[in-house]
Amino acid sequence: MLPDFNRLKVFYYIFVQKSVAGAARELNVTPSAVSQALNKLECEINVPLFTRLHKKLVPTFAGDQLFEILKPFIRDLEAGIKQMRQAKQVPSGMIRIGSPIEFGKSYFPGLFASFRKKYPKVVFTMKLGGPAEIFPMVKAGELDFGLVDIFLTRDQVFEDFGVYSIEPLIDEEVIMACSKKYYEKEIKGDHSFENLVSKEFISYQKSSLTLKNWFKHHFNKFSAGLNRVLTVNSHQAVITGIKTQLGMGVIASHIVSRDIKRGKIIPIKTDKKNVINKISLVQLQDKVPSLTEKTFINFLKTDILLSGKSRKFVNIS
Amino acid sequence: MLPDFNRLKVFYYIFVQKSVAGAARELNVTPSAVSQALNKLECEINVPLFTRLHKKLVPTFAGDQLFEILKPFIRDLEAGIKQMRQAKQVPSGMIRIGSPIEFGKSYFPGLFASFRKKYPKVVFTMKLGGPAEIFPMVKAGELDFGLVDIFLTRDQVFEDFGVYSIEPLIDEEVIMACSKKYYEKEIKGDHSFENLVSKEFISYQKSSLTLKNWFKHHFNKFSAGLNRVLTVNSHQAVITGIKTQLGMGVIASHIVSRDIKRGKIIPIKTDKKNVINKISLVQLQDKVPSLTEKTFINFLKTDILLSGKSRKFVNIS
DNA sequence: TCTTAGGTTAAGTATTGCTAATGCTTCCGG
DNA sequence: CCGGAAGCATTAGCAATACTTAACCTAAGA
Repeated sequence: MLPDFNRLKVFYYIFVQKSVAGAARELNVTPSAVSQALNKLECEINVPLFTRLHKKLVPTFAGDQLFEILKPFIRDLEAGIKQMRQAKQVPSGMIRIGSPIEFGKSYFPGLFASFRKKYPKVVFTMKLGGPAEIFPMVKAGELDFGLVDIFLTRDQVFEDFGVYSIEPLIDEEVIMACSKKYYEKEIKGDHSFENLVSKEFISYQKSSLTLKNWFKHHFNKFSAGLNRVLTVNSHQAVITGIKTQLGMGVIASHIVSRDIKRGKIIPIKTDKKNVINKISLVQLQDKVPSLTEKTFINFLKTDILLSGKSRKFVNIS
Repeated sequence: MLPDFNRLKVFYYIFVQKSVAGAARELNVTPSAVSQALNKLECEINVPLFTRLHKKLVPTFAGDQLFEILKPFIRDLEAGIKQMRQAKQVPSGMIRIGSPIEFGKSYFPGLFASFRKKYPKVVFTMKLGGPAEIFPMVKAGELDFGLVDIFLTRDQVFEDFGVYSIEPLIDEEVIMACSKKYYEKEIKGDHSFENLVSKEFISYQKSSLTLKNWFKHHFNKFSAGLNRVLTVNSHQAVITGIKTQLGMGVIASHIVSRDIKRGKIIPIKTDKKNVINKISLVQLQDKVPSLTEKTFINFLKTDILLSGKSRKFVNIS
């Protein structure tokens, strides 16, 4: 069906030069090699592509048509290969990142901007979503890497972790919390499993995965039927729900540290230490990062390291 | 610079299948051949195109980019080759014709229409112009063939005739003529060279080539400084100029046969027979016509043969 | 635990690309 | 008019590469 592609290349140069000798010079071979390749191509597709004049070849209509197909291809190919090669010398081209929604919204644009001040040839594509979306996209090569919230995902993707390289970047303490009013009305100092599971909760998912993970961590068990009064995939909304006595929710402690200090929000503590949630960088394990990717990852890590001193992160979803 | 094109084909199939085995099946080779070709390609351009997972290959961003370049090319190539092959079975595709202006205008559209009733897959491009335009285009392969008026061109392209195949299709008698009034006032029965060259003429070209050819034919000489009172590249205009006593002009006799019979237009005769002009079919001699071209040429010749019985041709320019 | 399927690598054979030599032809310059 | 140059084509044979075979490794599924 499809002819020998290298013979198409020979045809292209003959067409451009209208001459076997010219094409031979371009290709750094003898005219004989060019002549034979063209003959083989014409034989292969069984269509004459040139009329032979003395010292010159005149394209047939079929030759014209074939050239019209090849011209844009070779132009684009040359540009594409050149760009790939450039990207090995200077960070350039595109980086495709997956990120939690609110982290992506509030943190990455600023990071992209400062990175691009150093490396203006790099552009970004970002996919905002939960780990259930980010992981498969990284695996399929649609994203170069992702940031995921591991605490949220523990039971969902455990079987596939072997294919990824997961590197924690950010640790944060995760707590169950409610408002002071709710605590005095509903909890009353009773932090037992039985008391807690009978109350109302605000959940990030229908599966209440985060809540389940909190109970598993603190009590080594969980209840299948938590009373989930609100499901919303936003930490801000969960905090608002807590403050308005809607129920309890799982939250990163530094986000509400001021409210905790003021006594407005009460963390629910057990004899176990709090969960340390890890925001991790996820990549395909066997993938060799390009220069551009490596440069960006180092930039990201440095930025997080510096920013981590002041714990300035906004909400992480 | 440009990589081995056949390895690009291998890459394309791997990408489509996301699998070495799948690509091997498509290409009818072993997986080993595919694996090695891909490795050589990556080595050649020094850019990884896939991340190797177990039983699967995940494209890198560079791989994605390369595929975007190849996809339209291979799609177009398959369609193009298919069309070329079809044209060998059924007349189809494009025919590019050169023609004298008024002949082209009045004759060919009708011919194209009836040809396309038989062969609806054929389309036409026509270039209207004089032989000076048509010949080089045929030579350069920009036209598949041309119709040219040989009498008009004799001295211009003689040296190049060897490269063409020239086949007379239409003979027509060419005369010098003027109106009856102009004849009685200016010619008065004196058909000598000296008398004629002193008069006014209507010419098709600045070079007055046609007039020169007429004199050469009838007198074996011509005058360098004919009094050319109008230059126009239209037979109709020449006839009108003749009728309005502007001067003499060279014209095909059958076009004005009724006016000659009525005595309104007088042919200038010498002891030599009149010029027989040939409208000829011109092709590159070494070109092998495609099926489509052959079919059309036969159709054209048949049409001319049948039409020639009634001498129904309109003006020829 | 065993089997299957898929990817990879090395070695060797089969095939093709390429070169060198030769021939033909046209064009140009002396 | 003749000789040389330039360009295309063909043949034969060598060099290089494509491809196959065999073997290996590994993850996934039964």
